[in-house]
Amino acid sequence: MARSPDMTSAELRVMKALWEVGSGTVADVRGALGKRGQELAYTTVMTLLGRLAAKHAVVVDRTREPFVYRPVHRKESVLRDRLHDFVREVFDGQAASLVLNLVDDESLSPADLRAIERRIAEAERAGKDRKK
Amino acid sequence: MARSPDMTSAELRVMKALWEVGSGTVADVRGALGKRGQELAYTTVMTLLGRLAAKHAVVVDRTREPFVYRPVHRKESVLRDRLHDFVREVFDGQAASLVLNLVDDESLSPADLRAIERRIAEAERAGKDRKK
DNA sequence: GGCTTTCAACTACGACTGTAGTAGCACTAC
DNA sequence: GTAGTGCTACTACAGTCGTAGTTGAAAGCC
Repeated sequence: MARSPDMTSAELRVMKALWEVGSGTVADVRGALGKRGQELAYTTVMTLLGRLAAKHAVVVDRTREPFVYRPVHRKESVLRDRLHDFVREVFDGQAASLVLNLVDDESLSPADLRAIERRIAEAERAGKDRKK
Repeated sequence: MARSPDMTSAELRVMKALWEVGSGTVADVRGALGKRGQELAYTTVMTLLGRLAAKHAVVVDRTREPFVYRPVHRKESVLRDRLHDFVREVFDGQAASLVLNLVDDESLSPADLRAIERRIAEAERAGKDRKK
């Protein structure tokens, strides 16, 4: 599971649009960006997809014109990698401290809190199983 | 509670060093950076502190030479602001999804998990109180 | 078959980043 | 009082980013 390449925020926005359409042309991606309220010139989207291709975050099918772009990594992997970088750089690797921040902050709804509790319970069960 | 200004990662590293010493001169900050294994030329630290001063992230006491730099915001506020930006930009505001990621990932030790559970319980209690 | 539209490739460009060097002043120790 | 030292101010510079224009080819319209 190769680490996904670093991306700037503009690049990440384009990736999100691409994930949304699964795979598509510049125009498709541009449309998806528009729906998210992130309008960009056609050529700008092309530039960004080009840069993403250069760093192997997307692959281009050139047999078909207009070219079709496809993400190389699943969204979940990329977000996870971004998250780990962030935890390391900003919270010095203290993931727990980050989570406590969010809990204190009311960034999480009561439903969110319950979902997290459930997931923690599962994780703890899994941990015990592994030890056995 | 004014939002803390945006900072690049190099600037944030300098801020962390400054928080560590409380307040201090370029040499102090440079020393703290060294202890964290982040050696930089004296002038580089100065440049970064200058940029931070320009965006009002630190204040400079020029009555005393060498100048003494002091953070304007508490570390907690700055990290919180960084965190919120990150949640918005990367996780589209879905803080819960970020937390679930971390739980699944074993980024959190069993002790971390328990601490989080406790904090969630408190938050839920506080939520009820507010409603009443 | 010339005009229009669609695309990809290439170029542009100012802002910002990370990193640091140089100039020049004030103080210190001979 | 001259030579180093510590420090700030100014300058530099290549790399990256965000955003987009221009060029040129192909493809379709009428």
